[in-house]
Amino acid sequence: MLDERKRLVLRAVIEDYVETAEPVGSRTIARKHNLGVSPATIRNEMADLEETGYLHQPHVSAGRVPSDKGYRFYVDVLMEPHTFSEREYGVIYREISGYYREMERLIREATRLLALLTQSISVVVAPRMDRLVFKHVQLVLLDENSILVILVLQPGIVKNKLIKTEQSYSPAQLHEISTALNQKLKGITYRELGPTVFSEIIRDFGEIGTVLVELVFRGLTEDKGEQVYSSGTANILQQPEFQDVDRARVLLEILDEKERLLSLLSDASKSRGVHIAIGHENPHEEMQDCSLVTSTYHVGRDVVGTIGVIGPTRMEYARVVSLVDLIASSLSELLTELK
Amino acid sequence: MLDERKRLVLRAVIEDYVETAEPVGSRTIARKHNLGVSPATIRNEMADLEETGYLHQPHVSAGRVPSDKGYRFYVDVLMEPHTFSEREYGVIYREISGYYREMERLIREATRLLALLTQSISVVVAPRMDRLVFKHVQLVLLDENSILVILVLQPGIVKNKLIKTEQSYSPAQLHEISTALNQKLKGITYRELGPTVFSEIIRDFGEIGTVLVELVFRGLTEDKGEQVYSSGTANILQQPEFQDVDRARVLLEILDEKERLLSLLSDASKSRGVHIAIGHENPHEEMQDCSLVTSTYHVGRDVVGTIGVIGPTRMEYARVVSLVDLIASSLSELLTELK
DNA sequence: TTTAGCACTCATCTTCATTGAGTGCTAACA
DNA sequence: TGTTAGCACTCAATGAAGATGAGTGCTAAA
Repeated sequence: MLDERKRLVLRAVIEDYVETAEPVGSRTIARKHNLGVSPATIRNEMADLEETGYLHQPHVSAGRVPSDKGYRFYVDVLMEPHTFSEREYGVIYREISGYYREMERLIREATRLLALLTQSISVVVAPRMDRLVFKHVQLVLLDENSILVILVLQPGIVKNKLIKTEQSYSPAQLHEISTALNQKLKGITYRELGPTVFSEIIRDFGEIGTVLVELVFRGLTEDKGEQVYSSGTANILQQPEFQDVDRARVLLEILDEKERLLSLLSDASKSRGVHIAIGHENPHEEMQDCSLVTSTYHVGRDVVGTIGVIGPTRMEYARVVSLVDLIASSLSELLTELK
Repeated sequence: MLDERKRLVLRAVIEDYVETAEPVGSRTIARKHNLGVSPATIRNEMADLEETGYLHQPHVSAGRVPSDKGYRFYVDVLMEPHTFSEREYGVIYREISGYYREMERLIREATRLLALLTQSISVVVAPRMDRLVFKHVQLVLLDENSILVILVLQPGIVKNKLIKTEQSYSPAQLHEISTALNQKLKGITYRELGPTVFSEIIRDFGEIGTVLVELVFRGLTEDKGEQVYSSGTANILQQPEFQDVDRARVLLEILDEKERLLSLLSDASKSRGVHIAIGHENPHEEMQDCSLVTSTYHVGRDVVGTIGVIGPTRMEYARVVSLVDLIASSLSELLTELK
């Protein structure tokens, strides 16, 4: 592995490069971080670091730039987590919790804040319906043949769908169906809705059962209601790596397309906690000079969504990781309280 | 006013410039649009058009570029509306109507399509709650002290809000309150909810009445639930006028901020039908090299929202105007059907 | 009134030299 | 053996100078 001095040099290069966005030379390092050795020694170390793939040189007479491998080593080993003071923590928490009543705004506010604090693009996947527990189901008769189905899910999320039926129902009938449905569904999650439950509903409630299963339950399990939001797209245009409009464009195009954005985040949502994908570790070709820092968020103990930051590989990892972590856990806390 | 030939020249300059984004010279016009006169004559005409402010010359040895005044004359007088074939119309209508069941998706789909077809940014203001007619109000008891308020508004829009009360209510009580509320509200709009209705509700329903008014009705009339969406932000980065990243950034920053975007669209939503703001006609300084083409959309006869396109002043006005018009009216039609 | 001709302007492109940050290598030193 | 000073070398970036050409305005003739 890398010896102590190599680590110091690597770290110095990364931190300098993150700050300036310019290839960093041996002299600069000798001057700024006094390692007690001369530029020449640092040059030797840098040559070694380049040979082992941690650094890379844009051209022979330029300074060094960290490679993806270099960043990876940095986030895994070198980086010291940024810590927030009680006060900062409080500010962030309060900022989000102002919206605690409505889940969607809560989530939007969390992304907005994350984008603001990191000066990068922030993305979030809203809670996956199929992970949530039913709390209440209710059918409301609007007129002759239209019925409003209301589903209340565990963290206070309300979904509704208007359905049309051939047959008409009386309020009393609907009430009865509502009660029966409630008994059947209360406390289980979408994911647990298997074919058995579906056929029971169809059997027990006739036409309305069929419509319910088709439109409401199947529909919602299929698209899972996965909403993706992003915020702060303008921020990355400040970064020097996106002065080239074309590069910025391909990134924004991904953000405009929900599916691609979702597939981008799907990897990260598998593991718990903060997940970092640096440059080429990223499956999407267009994203290979970007890094992605994400974290899952929870309702109680269940992972329900993902929130994260997209920025250039040259990123203040320590800060961003801590912010993502902090905001994800604030969000989890608030959503769990909504419960 | 402008004589026939000047109009032809102006039109030629605009259409050429829209296509190429390069200042257009007298020769080019003589070659492409055969007006039957020599470049020298066209030069004279162009000199006149410049003097009267319709054209403008970036520097003395460049061709001419249309001024805002020039574009204004073009959209008001010269432009021939683009017409769509039955087939094109059908495609567009079907494309949107695939989502007719859910208002929000309907609106999002309309913007997505508009952005795609114009290769510009498309924005939409979702229906203003205060313009919509109440259809149904229902209170559902979730547990001890939490009550779900469901409001169904005319074009099938459902709003809900969770409220907490000190006092606890029985299902029967809630049913009674629901019925009474329904009678009071059915058929009127948010806007018509005056202080009288508020105090009646507070008087009649005690604690729950107060909470209802505060949280639900006042809350909703205040923020009006005005949602703004945008789509196709990546598109403008293709336009040559936005190769300068800074210019693109200020525009994207506006789009990231809901309030600014709303204020941008507020002018347009006053008049019915298609509204065009060219360059400096636009109040926002950052938008003064952009044009905005918007149209209102309706539920029945009531204007409920605005949809439009943001692009560089150099814009295919004829096409964009027709598309905005077409999509706004398709949207109106579909929303009215949802009713 | 229109047009051909011509001198003039000026952004853009190309070329070429200059600059300077940064390197690798070598030899001397601790 | 590891460290450092010195030096030649590389190469992107900057800028000046010249060439190019698209386009104009003006004048005089048709």
